[in-house]
Amino acid sequence: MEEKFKLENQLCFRLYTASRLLTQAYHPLLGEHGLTYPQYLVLLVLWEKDAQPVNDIAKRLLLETNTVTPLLKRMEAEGIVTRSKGKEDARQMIVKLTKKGYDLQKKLADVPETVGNAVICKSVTPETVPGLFGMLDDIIEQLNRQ
Amino acid sequence: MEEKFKLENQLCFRLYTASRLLTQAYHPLLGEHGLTYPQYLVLLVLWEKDAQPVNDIAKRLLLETNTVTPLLKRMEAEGIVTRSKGKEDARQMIVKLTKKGYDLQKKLADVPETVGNAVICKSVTPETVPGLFGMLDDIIEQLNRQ
DNA sequence: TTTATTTATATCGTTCACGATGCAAATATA
DNA sequence: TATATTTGCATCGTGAACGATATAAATAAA
Repeated sequence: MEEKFKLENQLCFRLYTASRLLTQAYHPLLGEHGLTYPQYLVLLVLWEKDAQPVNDIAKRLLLETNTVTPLLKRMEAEGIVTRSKGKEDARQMIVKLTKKGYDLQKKLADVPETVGNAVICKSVTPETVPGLFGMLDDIIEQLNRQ
Repeated sequence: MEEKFKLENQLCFRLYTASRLLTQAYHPLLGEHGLTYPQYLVLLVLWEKDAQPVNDIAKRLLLETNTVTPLLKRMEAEGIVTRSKGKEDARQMIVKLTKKGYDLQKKLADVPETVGNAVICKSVTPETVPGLFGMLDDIIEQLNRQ
């Protein structure tokens, strides 16, 4: 049987595979600087706004704190961020960029374009990307409120 | 600085998040039957064609054998598949569905539609899905040959 | 002000992903 | 035929993801 079970008809398998392969494209570029892709995402969040509690970072990335906490500890061990108890709220752990973490932005300046170029193909161009973004955002929003 | 580093401008983060959230939507449906999402993918492959060597399954899912082997061993331990040395080529491990593995197809009959319905939203409808599939397939093909 | 509840983070266990490496069977080459 | 190379699979180590659970601080309720 069954069209519905064919791998070719699965949205999730496509998202899963595209995500893995695109993350792999980041790997050599980030690995050169001792970073993983999820760690790079944390840097994107902190570069936009430094000194955030764990929870804000996790919410921004739609991850749980039990995923983010160990990741941040590894980044702390690498000297990329510091983690310190919040002053007003002692439950919070405030994550801040170190100079090393801040300076990585310059060192990684070419990453977005390099990876961007690697994805460009027939149906994925500067013209079609906004439509793709819109559909993915809708999927994320839809799934995130269930 | 830097538009290029904004989370909102990242294709990879969208794919990564959409993939995670959609996989999470499978979780309760599959967990009921003791399955994980990657194990479900292996079942999709074997339901289409039973008795395949590890390598063929891995290639179909665009995964490495070092990911698939432990996964298959867990499925073997659960009595969902058997693994046996190939007759012509003794290096191969042929993976076959057990009756339990085969019968799971009936028990999971509602999964594709249930998950499919969970994703439907403004910009993702039966009309727009083919276009989305095409773009994701292009991305996968593009990244897979680099 | 006790007590209960919520909130922020962390710990633990299991299952992927995946790079690096190992090993044995099959195939190609000398 | 002996040797080298390739192929198929497995093992190992590390870093996510994530459900379940724990702990302490903050807030609400009694």
